[in-house]
Amino acid sequence: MIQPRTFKGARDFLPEQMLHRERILDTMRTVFKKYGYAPVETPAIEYLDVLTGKYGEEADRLIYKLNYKTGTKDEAALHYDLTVPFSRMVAMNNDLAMPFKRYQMQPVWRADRPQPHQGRFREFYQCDVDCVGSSSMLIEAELIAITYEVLNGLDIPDFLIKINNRKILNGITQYIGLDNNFVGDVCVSIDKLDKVEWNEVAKELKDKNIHTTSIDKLHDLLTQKLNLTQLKSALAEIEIAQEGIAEIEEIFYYLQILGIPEQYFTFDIALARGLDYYTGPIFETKLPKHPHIGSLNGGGRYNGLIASFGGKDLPSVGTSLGLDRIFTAMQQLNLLSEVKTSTQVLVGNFGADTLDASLKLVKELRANGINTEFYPEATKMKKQFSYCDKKQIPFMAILGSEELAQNKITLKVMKTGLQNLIDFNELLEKLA
RNA sequence: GACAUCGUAGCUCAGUUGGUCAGAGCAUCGGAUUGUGGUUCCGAGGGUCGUGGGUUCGAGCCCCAUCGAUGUCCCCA
Repeated sequence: MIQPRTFKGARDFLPEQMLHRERILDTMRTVFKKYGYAPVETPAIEYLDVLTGKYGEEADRLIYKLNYKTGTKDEAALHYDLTVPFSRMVAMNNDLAMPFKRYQMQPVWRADRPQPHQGRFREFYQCDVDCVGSSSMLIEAELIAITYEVLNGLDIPDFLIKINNRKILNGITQYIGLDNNFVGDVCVSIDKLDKVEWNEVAKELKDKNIHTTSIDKLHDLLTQKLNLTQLKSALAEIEIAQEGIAEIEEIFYYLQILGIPEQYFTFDIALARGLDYYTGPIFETKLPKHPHIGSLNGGGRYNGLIASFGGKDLPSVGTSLGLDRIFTAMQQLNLLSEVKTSTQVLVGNFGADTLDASLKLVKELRANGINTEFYPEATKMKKQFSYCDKKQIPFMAILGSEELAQNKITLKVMKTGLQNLIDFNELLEKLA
C-alpha cells in the first residue's frame, strides 16, 4: 500500500478553507483592477537559466530544479517567484503599451524548510502587482495604497507597511567606507539589530573582514536611532543616500494625499530584503503584534531586471501579497468565521410524486441567482435535515405532497428552527 | 543548512517502575413506530502503538538506526 500524504510543505485545502482563500483572492483582484492593473499568467515551469542569478546566492539554492534532462539545455525549474518570469515576459513583448500594469496570482515553489505556524510553505500563492515603464514614485505610493486597501478590506488589524530604500543602504555602506560589494553584509547586520546584541553583529562583520573603523562608524550611525530628517543630515555628503531619502519623502507625501492613515506605514532603516534585484524603494508588511508570522507582503523597485534579459532597460516596481501568509494570519487572529458552503438553500427530495415540481423549483431558484442544492436521494427527512445542518446551509425548502397540493413551499430557517408555508414569490424575498 | 522537542484510531490524548496494553472523548456511519436537523440514548467501523533492527521469557513503554512532525535561527510571501 502507498501511504497517502501531501508533499512536504504543500497542502490540500478543503471547502471551508477554500471559501476563505477565494474571498481573499477576490478582494485582491477587485482592488488590483480598481487601480487599473490587468491580469497575466506565466508558466509554472521555466528554463533554469531564466531563473538563476537573479535572486542572489541564498535564494538561488531554494529554486526547485526539476530532475529532468539535467545537464542539458532543457534544464527546467519551477518558478521561484512571479517577478522574474514577468520580467522575462516583458522582455519578449516589445509592443506593450507603457506604462504596463499587471497583476498575477499563481503558486510559486521554494525548496525551503516549511514552518506552517509562521506561514512558511514550499508551495504558496504570490499575488503580484507590478508596473513597468515608469520611474515615478507615484507608482510606489500606488502599490502601498493597494497593499493598505487589500489588508484593510480584509479587516486585518494593526499591520505595518515598512518602507526603506536600497539607495539609503548603499549610501550607508559608502558612508562607513566600504564599496558596494559589502551592501549585503551591512544589510544583514542592520536587519539583525533589533533581535541581536550589537556585539554579535560586530563580530559577524569582523569575521567578514570588515575593518573596525567601518564597524564603529556603522555603530555610531545606528545607535542614534535617527528619523528620516536626521538621517538626511547625517548622510549629507553621500549623494546616493540623499537621492534615496528624497524618494521616500516623495512617497510619503503622496501617501498622505491619497489618505493612507499614518499608523499603517513607516520608514524603517532596518528593512533590507534579501533579493538581489531591488534597486530603489523597498517595502514589506508585518504584524508587529504577531512577529512570528512572516511578512504578509514584500516588494520594491527593480530597475535593470528586464534589461538583464536583453530587453529595453525599463524601470519597474512591484509588490507581492502572500495569500498563504494572509490566510495564516487570519486563521491565527480568528478572523475567519466558520463557513462550510456557499449554498443558500437546500431543496428536499420527497420522491417520485414531487420530483418534477421540486426540480422546477430548483431551476427557478437558480435562475433567480440563488445558490441552490437539491438532495439527490429520496431518503428520510431526518437525514436530509442533518445534511443541511452539517453543511450549515441557512435554509431548507420543502416541496412534498402537502405543499404541492396547495401550490406552496415550506421554508425552514435552520438557525431558529421556525418554518412557514409560503408561495414562490415570498420564498424569493426571504432568500434574497 | 544548524540546534531543540516529539511521534498510540480522522482529531485531542490515557496507557503508572517493561507482564490482558491496545483504551477514552470528539468526529464519522447506522438505529431509537412511517414529513423535520443542531440536545439525549444505543450500536458499529477504524490503530501490526511512525518504520527497521536489538535487549528480554515478554516492549507502546528500554537501546540503536531511520523516516516524519513541531519549534527557534537564517532567509523569505
